[in-house]
Amino acid sequence: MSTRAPRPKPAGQRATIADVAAAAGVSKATVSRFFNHRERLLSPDIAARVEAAIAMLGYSPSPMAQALSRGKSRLIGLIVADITNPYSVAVLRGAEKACQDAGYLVMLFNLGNESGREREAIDALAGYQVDGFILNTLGRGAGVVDAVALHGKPAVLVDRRHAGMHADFVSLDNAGAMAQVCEHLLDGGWHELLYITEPQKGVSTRRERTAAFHDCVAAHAPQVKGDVFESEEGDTAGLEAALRALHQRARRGRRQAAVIAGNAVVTLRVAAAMTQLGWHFGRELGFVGFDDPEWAPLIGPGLTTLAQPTDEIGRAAAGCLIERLRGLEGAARQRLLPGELVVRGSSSLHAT
Amino acid sequence: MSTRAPRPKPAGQRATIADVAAAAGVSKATVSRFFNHRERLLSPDIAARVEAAIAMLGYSPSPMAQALSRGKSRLIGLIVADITNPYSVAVLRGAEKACQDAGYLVMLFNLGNESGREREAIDALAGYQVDGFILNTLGRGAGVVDAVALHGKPAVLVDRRHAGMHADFVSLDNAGAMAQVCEHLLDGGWHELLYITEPQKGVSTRRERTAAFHDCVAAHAPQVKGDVFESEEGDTAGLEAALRALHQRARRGRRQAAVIAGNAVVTLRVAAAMTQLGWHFGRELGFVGFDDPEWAPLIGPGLTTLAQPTDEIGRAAAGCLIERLRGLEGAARQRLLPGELVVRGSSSLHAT
DNA sequence: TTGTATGCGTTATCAT
DNA sequence: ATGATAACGCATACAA
Repeated sequence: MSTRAPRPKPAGQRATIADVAAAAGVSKATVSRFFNHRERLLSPDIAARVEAAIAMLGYSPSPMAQALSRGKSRLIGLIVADITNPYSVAVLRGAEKACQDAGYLVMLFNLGNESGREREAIDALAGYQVDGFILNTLGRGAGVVDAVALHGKPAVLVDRRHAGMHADFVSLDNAGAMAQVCEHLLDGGWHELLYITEPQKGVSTRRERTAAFHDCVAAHAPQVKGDVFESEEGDTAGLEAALRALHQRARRGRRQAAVIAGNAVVTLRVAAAMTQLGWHFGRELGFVGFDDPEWAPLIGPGLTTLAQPTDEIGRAAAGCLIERLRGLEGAARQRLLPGELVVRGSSSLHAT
Repeated sequence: MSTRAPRPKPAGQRATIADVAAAAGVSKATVSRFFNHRERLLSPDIAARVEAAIAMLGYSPSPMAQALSRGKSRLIGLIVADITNPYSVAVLRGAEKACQDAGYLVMLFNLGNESGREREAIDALAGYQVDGFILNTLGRGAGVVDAVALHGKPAVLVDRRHAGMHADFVSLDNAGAMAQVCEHLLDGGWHELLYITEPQKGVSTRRERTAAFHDCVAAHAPQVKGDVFESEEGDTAGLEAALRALHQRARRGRRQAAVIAGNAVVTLRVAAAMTQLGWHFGRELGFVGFDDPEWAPLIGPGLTTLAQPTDEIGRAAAGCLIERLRGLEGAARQRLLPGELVVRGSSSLHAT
């Protein structure tokens, strides 16, 4: 019998700090110090004994108990509007990696597009003492996610601003990106433009892109004409009508017409409508879409897209938050990352 | 001054059970009982006082402290091989929903395709006292995820078996699905088949589909011929060669050739190769692919696919686990869910 | 029916 | 340098 076992552990249980202390013949405090203040105040010989006991029992501290005791959990709450959205997933990936590299674990809460659950998500995560939040939420109901609701914890917003919320913000440079897209189309000789977006509903990204589109068109008037169409979920008829109208206008003005899709979801709808109409990208209509899904090269002559640096956005978001967790104070910051235009067949004129 | 405050809370802090007790003028135990054993042992008047105090302070119990005290966390650990994989995400979605409905929260750990991190993931999650695991891992290194590593907690496997592991298993009925696919192709007059899969490497799902493919072909020999090709990540040349060879064989045997893709990743590769070769689905080659991505209708004449009931798979997995958490004992179970064939243009012969 | 005391696994504040 | 001991927020056996 080495050291008397306090209680014969039911085998399957995790070893606790008390077990280690008993096995090493020291106090719990000493074991705790081994992890937290090793060099400063621990004699080599006793450190060795503790280390041996730890190895023998396969002990590792319980993050839960640590969180309770310290008031910090090394947990980051990540709330995502819709896990089905590839954009969100791509961002999530970058963010999670950055968090893990910094020693944080991510707790994910998926809203499943039910905006009413924002509050529930925040409360649930706060219950687990997350140290901070990364928010990629719907962003409609304004103050729902207000600072108070965050329980005094820092947060970073991704892709969607919330009015009057003091928090860092990371996103694509929407204005710059839209400018790139427009210039590219204009250079290619497409002078009758239609920007198709999901219903704006106050979503910041959608509003910014729409505004930038108007700016670009205005800057090149009157040779260039531009219009905006809001595409609703099930309304295929409306979308097809808009496409037909665009084509008509272009013919009358002896212009080439092109569509800009506000995100991958819209791109999908437009592609479906084109199939329905029997039209081809680069022939009846030019096309550029925001987001660069893996299937973009495979639709017709290939879809020209504006790729977002999703991984970087995620990393930047995590980075901002972690800096705050390390004590950085100061006004809310803004990180706007540039997009990259990926040119494929849909934006160059194909003989008909 | 209603009731004397024990300590003037720094405002931003969460209310604790002690605060509620003080405000209601009762003991902490009574407050605890209000949540856990309300009806059984609590007088109405005092319950009312507690309830009022709770409402006033906006109190809710700390799940962390509860977990520490109870030894159960109402947390479920979900380990996913690659969050980038849409199949995994779709399953995750169903599982998360089912868990939340049952009052469990999901902690997500993404392996990012690094199989070496399985152990790390399990340990990290176990540290947070997760009550059980849902595993959708790589499944290569056999025993890495053995029962011991699970810290004695129940687990359910999704889509990938682990040899010799006592755990419930949920997946597509691979044999049945492959049979459906083959029958459909055969009925359509495609008699020279090629099954293209990612390198099998001992992954159970891939092996099962391949075996089922061989069975189907054998059952219809000699009128039908079938071959298998393993497509490596970057090897586009090899894939194109395989496609050409298939086409050749079919011509010689005066048959129509069709490809079956083992999953969406392979489908993407095949579609890219077809574009490269200047071939068209339903003309030079018939096609059916496992998994039904949203872009399947938009490639050429539309891709015929075998859609997996991903949402159900996720729900079933969560359901199995939760039953175990409620105490269900007994041998490991197996839930094989049927796929659904979605017929589109790629599997019907288009005049050339 | 309600209150008291103890434990859950840590960290931190004291002593020593 | 090390060891008691009191939090942390909650549940529960035991007393009353």
